[in-house]
Amino acid sequence: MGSSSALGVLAEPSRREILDLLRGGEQSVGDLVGHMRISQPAVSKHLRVLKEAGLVDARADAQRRLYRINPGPLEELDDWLAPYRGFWAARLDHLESHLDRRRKR
Amino acid sequence: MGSSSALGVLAEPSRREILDLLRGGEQSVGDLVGHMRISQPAVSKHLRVLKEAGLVDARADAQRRLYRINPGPLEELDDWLAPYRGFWAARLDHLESHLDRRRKR
DNA sequence: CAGCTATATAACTGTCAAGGCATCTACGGA
DNA sequence: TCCGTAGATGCCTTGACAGTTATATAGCTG
Repeated sequence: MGSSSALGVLAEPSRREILDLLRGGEQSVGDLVGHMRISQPAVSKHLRVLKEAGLVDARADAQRRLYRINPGPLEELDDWLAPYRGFWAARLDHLESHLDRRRKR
Repeated sequence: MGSSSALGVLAEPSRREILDLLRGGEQSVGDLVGHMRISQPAVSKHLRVLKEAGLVDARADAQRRLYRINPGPLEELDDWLAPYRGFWAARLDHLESHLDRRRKR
């Protein structure tokens, strides 16, 4: 159960969208639904998958459930990526334009 | 067509296995098949997907096709991950054990 | 308690993709 | 040219999974 599982979970665009939304901080299910085009049950199911993969945590606030990012699996994904970094790090000819791109964020 | 596509492609364990094998350098299809438990056609199909996603390149050598890693999409995945890095970078209490883990490779 | 709100679960359906086997194509050697 | 090898492609079956609607559960409010 390495970063592998996280990759499978993140393959779903809706789940990446949820994570993106959660980058702004804790959100209730209803908040998330309001920003997405799928039904509330669909969002709930994605949240379940994300939670089982450890990518989000939830806490209860009355009837609402507030979800937030749990970075652990993303960190593992970062580790998985590590051995590949050398493949582009060595390509210095591309490095500069890459840094340019990142600087623009 | 951002890192999204790469994530979908990498969700497949067999495809990650192929990439791992290719980290050792160029490999023919037969070489790859020899290290995996799926049939030759299955490997060929995965290679096609990987190639269409730009994750590998191929060159011909007589009847053989030699495949190798193309890091571009992985770099994009790295970029996708960037906005999330702050989530664990700030958790200094976990940093040390994380470094321990990495040191053991 | 009655009723409302917020979320989760159930049951069902349609789509898609991975894997296998059989076959086709390309190249090289005798 | 004929055969063997390497790989790709076609077809088929099967399983996983996203999405929907309907319903269940939990907590708040009057």
